[in-house]
Amino acid sequence: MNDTGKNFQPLDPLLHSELRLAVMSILLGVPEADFVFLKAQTGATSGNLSVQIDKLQQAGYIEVEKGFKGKVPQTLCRITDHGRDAFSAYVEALKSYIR
Amino acid sequence: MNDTGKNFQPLDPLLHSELRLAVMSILLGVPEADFVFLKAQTGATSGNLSVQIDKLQQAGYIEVEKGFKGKVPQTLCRITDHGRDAFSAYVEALKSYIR
DNA sequence: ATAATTTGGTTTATAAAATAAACTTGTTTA
DNA sequence: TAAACAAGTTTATTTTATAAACCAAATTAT
Repeated sequence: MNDTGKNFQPLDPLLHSELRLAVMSILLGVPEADFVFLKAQTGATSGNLSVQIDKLQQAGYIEVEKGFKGKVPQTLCRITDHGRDAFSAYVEALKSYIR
Repeated sequence: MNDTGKNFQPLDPLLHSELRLAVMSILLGVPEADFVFLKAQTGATSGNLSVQIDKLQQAGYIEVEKGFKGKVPQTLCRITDHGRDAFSAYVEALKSYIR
């Protein structure tokens, strides 16, 4: 292979976002996490977090379960296999930029 | 240190951009590169590349020298020390998300 | 009891980015 | 000398990110 052409792999725009990446990063390390926890860990506003969780869910990167903990609403999030795959593909792609 | 608070370092928005990151990545490895070369390596459109080069220059991450190669215009780009620093800070910050 | 506050969010509005399309200026080629 | 090409820039359009405003239910204070 010679020196011409694109040397950079495209970066999944769904993951190339500070907040969504943080959420995915957290979810990779735990079996599940709720909205309140994700908000505290990321420091995000509720509105922003709500929107970004939606996007991750619609992409099938996470699954979201809305229920109640006692009487208060609770939004539980879990990463999916698809999400896990996408995350590691993203990390691989990043490496083409970073070195 | 306990488990609460933000575990994620902010990502410099100037570098957290696919094309700008690619440009910086290229410039890190060479003494200088011109517009045509950057365009070929990144696969970007001229318009997009022009805009993103401007932003990197305005941030002081690269320096831009407009001249001529023979009769045709040539835009040369070089990374600055400030740019180098910003890039490695960005990579460090990324690591807080990636694992 | 009921008014005020807090909790856990969602929806909507706004600001900023990314990107492409259209344009410009000059040069080379037919 | 007209058409095509090169190297960009400018402008317009579409997406994104983000915050501000809102809402419903629960809790706390009066």
